[in-house]
Amino acid sequence: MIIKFSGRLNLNESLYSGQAFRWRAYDSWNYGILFGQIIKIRQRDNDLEFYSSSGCEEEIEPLLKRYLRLDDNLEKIYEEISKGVQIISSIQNYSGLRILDQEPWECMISFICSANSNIPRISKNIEDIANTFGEPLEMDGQLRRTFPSADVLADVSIEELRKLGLGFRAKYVSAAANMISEGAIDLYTLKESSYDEALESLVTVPGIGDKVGNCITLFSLNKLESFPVDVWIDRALREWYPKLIDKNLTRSKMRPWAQEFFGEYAGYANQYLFHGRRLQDKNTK
DNA sequence: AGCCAGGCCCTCC
DNA sequence: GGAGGGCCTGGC
Repeated sequence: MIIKFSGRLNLNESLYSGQAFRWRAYDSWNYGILFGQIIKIRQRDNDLEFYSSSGCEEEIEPLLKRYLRLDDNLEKIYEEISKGVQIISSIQNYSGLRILDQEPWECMISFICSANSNIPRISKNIEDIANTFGEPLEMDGQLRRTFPSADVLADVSIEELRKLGLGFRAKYVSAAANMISEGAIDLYTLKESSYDEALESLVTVPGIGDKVGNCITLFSLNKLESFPVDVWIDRALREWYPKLIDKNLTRSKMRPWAQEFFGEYAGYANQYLFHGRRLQDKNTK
């Protein structure tokens, strides 16, 4: 099935920029698990072609457009966040990179697993959790599994999770699963809540601090003003805005500063700062 | 070999 | 309130 859309999209950068961890490129397609099924998708200029393992493409189309945030007006967003030569350059380099609107539960576990880790390892952790506790799916001879629900993971011991290589994150994943399963937090309610309310609620989960919490609100709770500050964002802001940022500004104060500076689409600014700064390192190495 | 990776938590000041 | 150390594990 073909999806027509207007505006810029760089599907590849959007799927593989470290927002989501279950996409795999194979044979000119990108295979991922969304809405409880395997989806394969590819881009050709201004249309997208996709198929699902369930065969219900008509039902999937609006969900997929939402996942890719195709209704975000990138031209307007770029205009708002173009503050500084480096971010403008990064916007040109990664033009069409969109924030994804993911399933909150899987997103939450993915970023709990991201602490002191790296993208290949996070991907492996998430895939291993699915392969061990998820339901089987098949498409084009590829075998994948759904990401298990909170109820399922709540019944898994910390020791079992540790065996998957989660390390010290295992206890956090377990605690999060229990909190969601017991209804201490309702992620779908948070989707309708304000950014402040959602973040305040998320950081009550052990293993979720300000950075991880902001990843979850940005990538799955529709809060584009989110601004996760990690080491790369820290470097980018200090190096690229030295006149504006006090040397002694701590990370916790850096977030509100950036949200004020970049405005309601600070989350988009964050993505372009992040990738711009990482690219700079790669090029000088 | 040792250090770091898209942090968080706890302790101590 | 904020700096510093510890934490699982894999990769370079």
